[in-house]
Amino acid sequence: MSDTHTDVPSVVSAPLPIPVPLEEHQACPVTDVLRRVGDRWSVLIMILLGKRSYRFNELHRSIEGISQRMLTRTLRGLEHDGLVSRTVHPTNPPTVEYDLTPLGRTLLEPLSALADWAVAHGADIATARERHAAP
Amino acid sequence: MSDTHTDVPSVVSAPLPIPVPLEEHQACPVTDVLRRVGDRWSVLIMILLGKRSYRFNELHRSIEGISQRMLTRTLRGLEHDGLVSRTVHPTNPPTVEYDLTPLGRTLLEPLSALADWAVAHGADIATARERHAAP
DNA sequence: CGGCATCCCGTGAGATACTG
DNA sequence: CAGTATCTCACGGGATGCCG
Repeated sequence: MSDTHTDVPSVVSAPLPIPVPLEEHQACPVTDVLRRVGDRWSVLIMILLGKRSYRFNELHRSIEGISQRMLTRTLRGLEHDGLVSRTVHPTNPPTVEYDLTPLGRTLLEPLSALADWAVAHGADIATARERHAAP
Repeated sequence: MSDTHTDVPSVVSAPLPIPVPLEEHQACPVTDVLRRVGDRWSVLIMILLGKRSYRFNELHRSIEGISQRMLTRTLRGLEHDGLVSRTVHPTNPPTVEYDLTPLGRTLLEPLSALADWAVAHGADIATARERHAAP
């Protein structure tokens, strides 16, 4: 199916107005999602939440190197976009539960395709980089 | 096939060492690709080059709002990772042709899946954002 | 426990000017 | 035409400390 002829599907093959308007590029939902997904922690957090729900400090302990600040900010960002839900249980002390929303769950699929690609071709990229670093 | 039960495939569902080691996260090819794809111009350029080859200033004119500097840097970055090829034709004045490499072409597929998701769910995200902005 | 406020720094990215 | 060189600034992101 994926042979020598690489068929490029759907929206990326859709005709673009040339020159690509600045306005359109910035407003594009694709650009939007790419920026979300391109930050340092969002995807990792989504992957963890894809397995089960987590509490705040539980996430904090589960991700080496993330600061509280960035964990908060990233979770807020994901929540803001409707990808993650935040549930406060009025216990004492309070417990806060984070989950993937159904929307967030659907994002994991195309994300997974990209991740698979990365794993499959990571060596190719590494090779290309070394070739470029050659004297 | 994709019904109520969202099945999460492949690497994103693979078991992770908890806590996720900082080292591992930074070295991960997925992280790598996400950052590449998460910058402002890479994907747009790849989409254009997916349709046909372009010359430098032709790209520059085709993308409203990009600076020469960023066009150069982004192209160099893509070339560095083996996603784009740069061919200099020794004419006078020199013409330089940019193309997607076969590797770059394969990346267009999972990228397309993500783009499709973004287009399909852009409204949901917008709604979630408005809900959060509500008084 | 689950945060927010503050300070600080590296880098992504634009503007402008110059070159083979 | 196809870039390189500077300067500059905004912003992502880390460290630290305080709070309900």
